[in-house]
Amino acid sequence: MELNERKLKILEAIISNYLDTAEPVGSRTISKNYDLGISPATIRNEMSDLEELGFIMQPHTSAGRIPSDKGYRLYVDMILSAKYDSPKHLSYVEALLNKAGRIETLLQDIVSVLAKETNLTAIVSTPQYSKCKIKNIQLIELESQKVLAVIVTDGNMANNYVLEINEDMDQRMLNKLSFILNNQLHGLNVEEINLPLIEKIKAFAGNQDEIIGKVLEVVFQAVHNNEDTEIYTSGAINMLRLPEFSDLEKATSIMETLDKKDYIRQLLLNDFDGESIETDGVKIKIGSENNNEDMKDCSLITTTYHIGGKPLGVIGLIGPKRMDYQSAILSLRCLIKEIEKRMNDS
Amino acid sequence: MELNERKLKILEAIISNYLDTAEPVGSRTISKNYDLGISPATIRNEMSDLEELGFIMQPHTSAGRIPSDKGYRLYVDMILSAKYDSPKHLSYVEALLNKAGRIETLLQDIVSVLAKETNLTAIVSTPQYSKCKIKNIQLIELESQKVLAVIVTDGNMANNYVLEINEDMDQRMLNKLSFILNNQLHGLNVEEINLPLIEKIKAFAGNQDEIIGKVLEVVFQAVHNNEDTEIYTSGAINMLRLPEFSDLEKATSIMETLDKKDYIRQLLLNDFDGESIETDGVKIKIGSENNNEDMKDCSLITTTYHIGGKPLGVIGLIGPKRMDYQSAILSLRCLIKEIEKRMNDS
DNA sequence: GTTAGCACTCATTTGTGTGGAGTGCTAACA
DNA sequence: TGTTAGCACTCCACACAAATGAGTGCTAAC
Repeated sequence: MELNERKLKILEAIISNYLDTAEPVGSRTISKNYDLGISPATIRNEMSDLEELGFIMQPHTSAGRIPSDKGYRLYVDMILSAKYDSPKHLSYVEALLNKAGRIETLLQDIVSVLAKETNLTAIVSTPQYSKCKIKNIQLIELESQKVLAVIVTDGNMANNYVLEINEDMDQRMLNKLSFILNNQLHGLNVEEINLPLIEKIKAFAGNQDEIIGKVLEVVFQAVHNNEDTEIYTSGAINMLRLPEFSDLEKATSIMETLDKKDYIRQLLLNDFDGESIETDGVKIKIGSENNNEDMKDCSLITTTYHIGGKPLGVIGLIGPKRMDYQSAILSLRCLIKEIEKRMNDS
Repeated sequence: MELNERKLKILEAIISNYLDTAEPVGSRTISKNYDLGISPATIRNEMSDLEELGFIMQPHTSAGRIPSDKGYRLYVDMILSAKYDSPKHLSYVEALLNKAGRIETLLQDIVSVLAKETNLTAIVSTPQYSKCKIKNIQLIELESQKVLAVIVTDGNMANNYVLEINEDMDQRMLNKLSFILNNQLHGLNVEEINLPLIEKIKAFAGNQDEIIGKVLEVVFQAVHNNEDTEIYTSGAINMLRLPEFSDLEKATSIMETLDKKDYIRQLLLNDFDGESIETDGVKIKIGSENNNEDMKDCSLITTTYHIGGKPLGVIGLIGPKRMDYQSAILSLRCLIKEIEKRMNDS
């Protein structure tokens, strides 16, 4: 048995209706609301076939049908392969992007706006530190035996570290050290810093090598720490208002999952292999495709953003499987365009 | 009718039992579980009096009694005026505090640990920027016409700002400007920066006054922005597991409230007048005392932390009215001691 | 002043019946 | 051979009634 055009139309009708109502869809509903020119009985026969093919299922006998993950997958693939429609212009995002500021703040703002617009949960990972280019390092005097190291990378991401050293240093001396550090490190990828390089730089610094060592150590730690990317989340609350989580048990469970930064990080960066050329970079994982019990009623839409041509971070949306994929994908696609336009000319 | 000792004991029994079970407490329960040596009938008479006095109430006829806000107030005041018991040592906090780092990260970590320990929602406001002393200002070259200003204040709080200027400057020049800025601003309160001062500094800077003006402008904006303090929250999810929020409607509502940073900020800083000498600085607002519908089933415990003798921020716990005040207060008191010990010798 | 006894109240639980939405099957029809 | 009307059947959802039980207030006796 194959999936002919009529079956496909019925499947689309079922999914479309289910996205709206969150209720199982019956044959009569389709016959009435979708102009397919066939009777409920015929539709029932087709539905029976669609169920056998695995695209829809019945919560219980004598209920309507709901899409299965396989059904959603077909539907989503059709959307993904379709042409863009009316790329909407996100004026508020542009406003955000034009505000000079730190990339962390920017990403937090973006995620917050995205969550509000889509009524979904928006998540983003900050650029992977280890893959960023070093732009500038400055040491700043704090107090006796304490120094602040500010490391600026691509996209004007600034990381601050407090270093404890065994010597007092004034700002003039620190400026000198900063100069040496910059000479040696400017333009390098963070992960390119290695032991020979460190020795070489220490030699330059002469007897001030302790603080130089500390700085490099901090950079090292950040790189080898698998949390070299932060996760920002917004709009988890939106899940609470959905009928799929009207059971408190489920609601609590999904909120807990969304609260686990480590889990979300892993989810986002999971198969972030750095070369996702797929349909405009938008990836979708539906329900059980996420390989996680708590996410089995949710879908994840992700896309990567690039700086200087390199994919550095991921922006995504988490929503119920029953979410409006069309508009979510569109939002994400347009957003990413605006972001990349901005980041790559800055 | 006055509140004699026996009535007080019964009230305590009711509250204590209610804290445990979240169920209305009946006369028989008290008679059985608390060794007061009187029969349920007698207890019923006393309860009737306690209700008349406003300390307890009945959800409906033929139900047991639950404490009223007035009852909780009495109970909490007794705890507050009691002596410390066994000030527990918070080894994990000490570990956090010994880790050199930015104060923002530190506060985020503390709030997260506090929430985990108490199973409540922990909140903290960062030091009020306007009341902080400036320690160091450094300008860092980013790219053509863009400069990063790092402003370090008390407690090693570092704020980064991206400035756009109309001129290219190299790091050497920026170091010079930083030197001038530091000479003029070091040791001042952020809010002490005023127009005459700005003019004076501009004169020093000569033809480089644009960037100097920008920096001062940014500081100004931060001060006059009433959001010159950030709010960090952790553990809101803990509320979802409580029986008082087993109704999804209520659960959603409290989660939404806790998600509103502006509201929480206002709640925290509400009567933060800078001179709370009350019982070790711990303030408690019970239910309707918070003057907010969404908080009527919650209590808020707050305490301020000081840097250099000045109260700069607030740490607090939000939980159900039925929370374990004793242990929450203790946690907060011990925490604040550790924090102040650390911040004031740094 | 305290307590046992008792009638009364009311939320909660349990059981039962009904309505309705939807299906699958069969037989008739184009 | 594909489509459709008709019909029996299933099962959830909801409403309603009855039973349960925790707890009270009152009264009368101690």
